[in-house]
Order: sequence, then C-alpha cells, then structure tokens
Amino acid sequence: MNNLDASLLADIPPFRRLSRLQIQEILDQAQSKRFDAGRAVFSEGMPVDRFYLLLDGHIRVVRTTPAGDQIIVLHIASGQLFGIGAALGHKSYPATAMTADDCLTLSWPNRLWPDFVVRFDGFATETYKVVGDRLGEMTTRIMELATKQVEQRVASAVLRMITQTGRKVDTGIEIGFPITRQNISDMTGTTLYTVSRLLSAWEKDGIVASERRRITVTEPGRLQALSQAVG
Amino acid sequence: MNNLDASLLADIPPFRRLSRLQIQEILDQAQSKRFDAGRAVFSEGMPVDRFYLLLDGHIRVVRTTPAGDQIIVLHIASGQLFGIGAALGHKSYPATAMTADDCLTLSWPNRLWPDFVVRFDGFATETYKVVGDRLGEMTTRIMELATKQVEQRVASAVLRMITQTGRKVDTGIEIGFPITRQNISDMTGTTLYTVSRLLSAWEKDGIVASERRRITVTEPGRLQALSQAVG
DNA sequence: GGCACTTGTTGCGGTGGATCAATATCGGGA
DNA sequence: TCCCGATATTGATCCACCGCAACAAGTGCC
Repeated sequence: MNNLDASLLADIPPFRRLSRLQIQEILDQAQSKRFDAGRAVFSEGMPVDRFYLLLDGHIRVVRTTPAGDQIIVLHIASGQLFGIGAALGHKSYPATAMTADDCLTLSWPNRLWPDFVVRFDGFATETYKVVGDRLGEMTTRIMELATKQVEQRVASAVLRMITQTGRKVDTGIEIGFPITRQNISDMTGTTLYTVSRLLSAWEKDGIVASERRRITVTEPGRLQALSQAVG
Repeated sequence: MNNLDASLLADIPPFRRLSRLQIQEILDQAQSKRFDAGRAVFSEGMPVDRFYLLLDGHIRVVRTTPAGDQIIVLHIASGQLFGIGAALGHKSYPATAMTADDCLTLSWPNRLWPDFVVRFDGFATETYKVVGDRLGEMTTRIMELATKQVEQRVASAVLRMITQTGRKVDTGIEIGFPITRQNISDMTGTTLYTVSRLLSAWEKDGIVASERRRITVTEPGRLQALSQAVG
C-alpha cells in the first residue's frame, strides 16, 4: 500500500528504460521506510535479506575494525541502490549503512532480485555499472591512502563529497549532509585534530568556510590544487 | 585452433556447472596467449575489448598515480577471471594488469559476454561473486591503510598473499610468485626501506625466511598476531 | 669473465602528523 | 532556563616512519 508516485523512479538509472506499468509493479512490491539521522539501515554481519534504494537523504557505508575504530568506506547519494549483496553473492552484509541525515528508503526482498534482472531491461546493466563505479572509487581511495600526504587526502575527500553530493549556495558549494571533523578523519585515516587544523588553515586562506557540521567550499579550484600538490 | 583440453576449465567456478560440450564451445572461441614475467596484459586507459581468464601464473593489478608512483591494487591467482570491465559497464580498463611471473591466459572478445551470461547457467552468478569478493578485499585494504600501523599492514599483506597464492614447502608456506621489497611497499603504502627492515627483524625472530624475490613464512601464527597487534 | 643492472641492507637525521590536554562553543532536552 | 553531551580549536610534545646515502650481493648479458 505505498502511495508513491511512479515518477519517483522514472529518472533513476536502473529503472530508466522501464515502462510506467513496470515501474508501478516494482513500487507495489517495495517497502518504504523513514530513518532518522544516525541510524543503521542494516549492519555488518547481518544476513542479506533485502536490497535498497535511497530515495532521499545520504548514507555512509561504514566498517568497524576489530580494534574498534570505524572507517567510512563510501557515501551514497539519493537515487542510488545500496545493500546489493544479493547481486554479488554475499551471504551477509560486509559493511554497515548509517544514515547521515534523515533518509527515505525503498527496499525489496532478495528473492525478487533474479526476477528483476531477467524481466526488466537494463536493470542488471545499470546496477553493475554502479558496482563498477564504486570499485573504481575504491581503488582511487586505496591509491590516495597509500601515496598521498594527509593534507592532500583530506582535500580529495572534501572535493569528492562536493562533486557527488554538493549543493550550490551563494558563497560556494556546500556538502549536502551534516559532517564532523571526526567523520572526515574516519574517511581519510587521520585524526580529528589534524582535520580541524587543516580546515582552520584553509578557512584562513579563504578556500573553505565552515560552521558546526557544515562545510562550504568557496574556491574549489584551489582545493583541487592542494589535493594534487607534489608535496 | 586451440588444442586445449576441456578439463582445464571444468573446475573453475564460472564454468563448473557447464557440460563438456558447452565448455568445448567456450574454448573454441577463446584466444590463448603466453606472457613473460613483467609484461602488461592490458593497460590502464585502454578501451575494454576483451575479458580474460588466467590459466597459469600470477597477475598484479596496478594503478599509477598522476605523480608517477605505482600501487598494487590486488593480486590475481590462476583460475580467476580478470579484465571483466565488460561486466561492469567500463569503457576503458581502470587499471593495468602486469604479469608477476610467466602467465598463460585465455581471452574472449567483449561481444561474447552477454551471450555467455544468458546461455551458460551460473556464469554470471559466479563471476559477480568474484567481483563481490574483490570489493570486500578492497574495503579491507582501505580499513587497514586507514587505521593500521605500517608493521601491521605489511604483515597483513604477506598473510593475504600466502593464503591466496601460497605454496607449501618443507620450511613453511612460500609466496607463490616472485616479489620484491618494492612490490610489498607498493601494496602497503610504505617504502622499500621500511619493508626491508621489517623483514630483517622478522627473519631474526624466525617468523619468515627470505631470499631474493622469494619470501617464506615459517610461523604464520606469529605473523597473524603481529598483524592484529593493538600497537 | 667482466660489466651493468636489479635487488636488498643498514645507519642516520629530519619531520609529518599522532597524541594528550585544556578550553571554548553549540544544540537539544528536562 | 539551565545543564550536559557533542563538537571544535589550539598549543606542546614525541616518535614512527620517510628519505638519503653508501654499500653488498645476486643476475643476466655480451
């Protein structure tokens, strides 16, 4: 009994090639759910039982080390599928999906996955394209962690967030969800102290402006330059 | 005109559920090729035109930074598919495949991919399982790079290599392909100096034994302990 | 055999960034 | 309204690791 409009899905890649009727059928089988900020949609180790689409909000994919520190593997923007272990033969979720702000999700039971793949043209192709993109992003992160200095890594992380989920404001481009110094250090493998120092320095130089849990980049070009500095 | 025996493929996951006849058909369409150690099977940025199966040998998947340093993203053991950009919607290879030793590959043109997927039961499923495993391995690498000390990272890297491609010898388990200090530092984001120092120290403690381009782990348990030390 | 190249070892100094500590500021809940 | 927890800033200290240099030891090639 979802009173969701089919137009919600019409522009999202995996569903783009489908007819109105097909989309309506997909919606009818979906379960929709709201999450407050800071909740886990699913957790690392849980059996994979559903796959998800993020309709609104932002999600952090997080893994926890045996030692207890959390690191953010990637961010998911609205309009993307996530928790698609079903497509990759996973028995349990390899990471936790935490909401960064208030989120609205759709989800379907795993058993529908093979059905969707064979019946809906372009669904599998587009989905695996997303997987491919994430693989590429992850190899880039590995490269950065392995070779770049901390300042360059943090600059790259901020740039990635404004390109993927930035929203234009009058002073520049703002990261589209609340984010702390601690969060950024969890993405870049550094400490909240160092991130704070870097942001302060950048703010002094007029490259960024930040309030509590909000960061605006006023000069993306100079940040870009910092991220590639030869050190 | 490959005089390759169908039994070569019968035990490899993507082909496991197929009949002798189907395997023969797949083999007939394959191109086989030998590579000396240290050659590129394909290179980052090249258009994706074929997908590959590694029949024998070991391959390093490598990315090069704009600054020029190479880092090893993952290793591929014999029996695995690689260069499967076709499955992930890639237009060009996102990384370079370098042979670590002498290698024997089979390959097929991309246009056969959709054909294989629909006609051969289990081919897609098993392939995407491999993609899922690699994704998991990469998130683990990201976690390690972000949180672990250098000694723990190097220990983890060596352990991963002996579990994935180790060969049992009388003194312990040997990494199944030639590898230099430089290679290990390219995997772990450190320097060849530090790797050399670590291996020397471990050798003094009787945990590993190494000759030029060869590393044998004599006490995997203690190496495991090192990789998880709380530091 | 001899030469050039690749690979590995080890000492030493400099430093990037982690870590600790103290303080400030914001926001939400009773 | 006040208070407490979450978030952010900034100074001071320390050490793990990098990066150089100099050398040793294999390996392949002519």
